Amino acid sequence: MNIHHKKKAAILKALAHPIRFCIVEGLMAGEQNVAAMVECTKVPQPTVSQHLNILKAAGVLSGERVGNQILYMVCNEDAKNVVSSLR
Amino acid sequence: MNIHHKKKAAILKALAHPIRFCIVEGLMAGEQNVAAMVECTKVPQPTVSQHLNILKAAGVLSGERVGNQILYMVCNEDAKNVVSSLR
DNA sequence: TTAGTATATATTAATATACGAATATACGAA
DNA sequence: TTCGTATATTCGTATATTAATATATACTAA
Repeated sequence: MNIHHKKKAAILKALAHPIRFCIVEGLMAGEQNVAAMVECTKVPQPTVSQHLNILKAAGVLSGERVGNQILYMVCNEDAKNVVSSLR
Repeated sequence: MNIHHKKKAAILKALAHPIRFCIVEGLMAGEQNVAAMVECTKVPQPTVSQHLNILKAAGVLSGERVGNQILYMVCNEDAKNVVSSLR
């Protein structure tokens, strides 16, 4: 077990929750604001926000403010590959 | 968020630990006994055994006893795809 | 400035996970 | 049956995760 395993496991850990997987899968088709994720996941906005924090901290997502909303996108190739591999 | 997300997240969760990722990656090349995993991961045998249980419960691995030892192999296509996508 | 919308943070309680130590079980050989 | 090797289980404790509620912040428009 080495640093490689730790890094890859950390990405998997970020994706290994139904809500977060749903969020990232939704973002694979293009960037979205938080309201779209609330609609898609059916969980309260603060819950989505907490999961977004986890995904951001893992380097899976990045967000860009546009006016009064924030658009998120997947910025990690490993994460994209993982989600794609689970179609 | 639906059953699909839960199933995929469950597989990711099983893989989302450095020791378990290391074990599964090691098994991608062919079946192995527990001693080989202990050697590869550098963690105590009971710890490997506990992680093997988690992987078996998630349907990622299956084991076959051959005499004195048990040979494990990856039996889940999703898991194989995930690990392959993280090379 | 105020009001309204979008998003983030803090707190808390319940639950789950991790891992070491000790022990138990399964099998083959003698 | 006994011994030695391979693997599994149990238990205790520390730590992490989850999700709900309440509250706060950032921005736009009027």
